[in-house]
Amino acid sequence: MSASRRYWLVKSEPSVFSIRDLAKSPKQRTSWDGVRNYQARNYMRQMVLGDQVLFYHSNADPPCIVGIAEVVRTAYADDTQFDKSSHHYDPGSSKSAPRWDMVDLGYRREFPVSLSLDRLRGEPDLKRMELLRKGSRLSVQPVTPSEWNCILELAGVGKKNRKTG
DNA sequence: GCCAACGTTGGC
DNA sequence: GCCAACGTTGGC
Repeated sequence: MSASRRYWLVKSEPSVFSIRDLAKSPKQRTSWDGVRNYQARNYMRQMVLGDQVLFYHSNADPPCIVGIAEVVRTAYADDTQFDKSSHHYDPGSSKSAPRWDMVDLGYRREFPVSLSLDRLRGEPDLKRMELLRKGSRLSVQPVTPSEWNCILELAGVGKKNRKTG
């Protein structure tokens, strides 16, 4: 068994569900439903409680990382796959063998400054980040510890920015 | 709105 | 198992 991951990134269109929507949700939690990509699903299945998650706004102006969420419930069946009225309905899935999972995410913080794609592309430490790969469409993706640290510094919430201690 | 990149489907 | 057609994602 491989080591569990600690850091992730999820994408959401702010016109559909923004980080502020998450902050305003009951208990500041939401189920991350609607993921219909096997690789993204598999990453969600690897998540453990307490894993930290970058929140990215896609189809935004500009597209940017806006804050942090946390895994508050590990993978379980996404009920929208059984709901015929949902546009996430999957006729090929069944309750006895659910095809799609979701996790629950809790709000942690919104960054004082959002980090646009342009800003991220300017960072040598992020050159290999999945988010910045040309043609990358993965809506749930792993983030390395060094990428995580770099992003928190850029956002002004990293260790170097902490005044107390 | 355009379109490149990508994932999925289905004919063969 | 190949690959063309199609649908979707998401930056621009």
